[in-house]
Parts: sequence; C-alpha cells; structure tokens
Amino acid sequence: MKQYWLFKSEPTTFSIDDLVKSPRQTTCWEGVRNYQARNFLKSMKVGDLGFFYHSNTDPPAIVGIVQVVKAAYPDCFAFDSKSRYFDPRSVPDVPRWFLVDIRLVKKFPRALSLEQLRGINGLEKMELLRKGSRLSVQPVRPEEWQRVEGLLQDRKMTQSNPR
DNA sequence: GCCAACGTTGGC
DNA sequence: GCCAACGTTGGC
Repeated sequence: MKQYWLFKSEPTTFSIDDLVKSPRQTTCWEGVRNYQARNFLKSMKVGDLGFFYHSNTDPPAIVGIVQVVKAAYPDCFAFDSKSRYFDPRSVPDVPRWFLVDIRLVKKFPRALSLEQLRGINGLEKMELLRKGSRLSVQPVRPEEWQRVEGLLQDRKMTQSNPR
C-alpha cells in the first residue's frame, strides 16, 4: 500500500524551482535533525508520493508533488565537520541521521496555499494544519491525499473550461 | 526523572 | 518583527 508524505522546505533554502533545475530533477532530502521526522524518513518506501511544501514564505503553500526514489540511507553530511548539518554524535558505524532521495513529479501551475488548505473539507486532522505543527517531514493520510488531488483536478477543469 | 531555560520553527 | 508552540539540553 502506497504511503503519502509532506516535505517542508523554506524556499530560500531549497525551493521547488531548485528541484526543477536539479540533475534528473532529483535531490537528497538533507538536513532533517528531528527524531520524529527522521523516523518518518526511515519508514518511506521507493514509490511513495509526497507534497512539496514551502514554509516561512508568503504565502506558505503546497507547490508540487514528489516521489521517493531512494529509501533511507545514512546522512553523510552529519559526518562532515565542515557541513552545516554536522553532528559529532552521528558516526558512520552508528549513523543517527538519514536521507532519502526524491524526484519531482510535477510542479503545480498554481500553488495551493495554506489558507486554501484550511478551507478544504476532510483535512481537519491533517498534520500540517495542526496548531503548532513544526514537523518538516510528516505523513499524509490517503484520504487527505485524495482530497487535495481531487481539488487539483477541479482546478484543472476550471482552467480548461472557463465560464 | 523532572523541569526550567534555551534555541528554533513558522504563521501571522 | 512578534510570539506561541515545540524539541532539546542539562542541572538537580
């Protein structure tokens, strides 16, 4: 059974356009230093889908869809003392932090803002919409995924059939 | 094991 | 820029 996720990034750090421009439109998802988020990374499987979310920007929004193309493997940035993600507590024999690789599936023609998401029925329990939610990698329920996908289809119809 | 202090996240 | 919410650290 396919799993769904949400990947959060500040566009000033790494945006969907950076992903568009990446080789093979693929990148490793680096910098996760939160145990809960790490555990979600470790439970990802190749083929899982995820929303790409821009945080700390105006407006915060889901801007595209990505796919997991490589399952969790040790984060070597944590071993590199020159990296901003260096963590001396993580050593190659007992790695503490992990990465997955993701590839762009599509960038939305129009971003789906946090405000719009709050107006969608069926997303009431979505982790992203929870007050105080800060997880940079989070699971999305299949029914939540379908709701958003369905809305995107509707928008497409609206675009191609004006009036 | 508790919890205060602190640093970070991220919407507004 | 503000500040609430959260995770982590470290003294005790």
